[in-house]
Amino acid sequence: MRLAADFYARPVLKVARDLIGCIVEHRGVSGRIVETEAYHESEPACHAFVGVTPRTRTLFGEPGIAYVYRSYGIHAMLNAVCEPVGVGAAVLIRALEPLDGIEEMRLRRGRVRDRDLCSGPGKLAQALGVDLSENGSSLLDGPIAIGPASPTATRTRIVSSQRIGITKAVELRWRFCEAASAHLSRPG
DNA sequence: CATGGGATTGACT
DNA sequence: GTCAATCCCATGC
Repeated sequence: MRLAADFYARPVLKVARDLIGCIVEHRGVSGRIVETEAYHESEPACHAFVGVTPRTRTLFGEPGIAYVYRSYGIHAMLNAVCEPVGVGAAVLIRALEPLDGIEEMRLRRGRVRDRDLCSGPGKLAQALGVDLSENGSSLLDGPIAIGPASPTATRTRIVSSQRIGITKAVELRWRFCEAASAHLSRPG
C-alpha cells in the first residue's frame, strides 16, 4: 500500500512531519523514514526559489512524484514533490532505519556500520539504488514507493530543528527527526 | 561560452 | 577537526 496523491498535495511542512515513520521501498530494498527536511519556493534554500528552470521543473510538477538530483557532483538526493501543481516544494528524505534488503545495502555501501547504511541523504539513495534517471517518476505507481507508517508502531516523539548543510534561510526549523532514532544523519 | 557553487561524504591529520 | 572529489546547471558576459 502506498500513500496517495492527496497526502503529498498538502503544505510541505505537514508532509515532512507526517513522512516520519513511513516506509520507502525501491526494488525490494526498504527502510523506515526517521529524518526529513521541507523545502518551499518561498525561501531561498529551495532550488525552486529561482522559478521554473530545466533543473527545477520537477519541483513544480504533480504532488507525489520524485525529485532526484545530483549533489556536489557525486551524491543523489531523493525528495518527494508536494503541494499543488505549480507550487515548487518538496520533502528531502534524509535518513532511514534499514528494514529489507540489508545485504544489498551492504553491497552498495561498502564496509560501514549498519546504523550508517542510510544515515544521510546521499547514503540512503546509494543504499536503495536510486539514481537520477528516476527524477520525475511517480511515487504512486513508479519504481520508488512510499507506504504509510505502521499503525501498530509505538508513537514516537518527533522534534524539529534547523536544516543541515544550507547557507540560506538557516533559521527555519524545517528539519524533522524521530528523536529516539539511532539512524539519523546527525543528532536531532 | 566560462565560471562558480552546492540540500554530502569519506578519508585523513 | 580539515579537505577534496566531481558534475550539473544557473548565471552573466
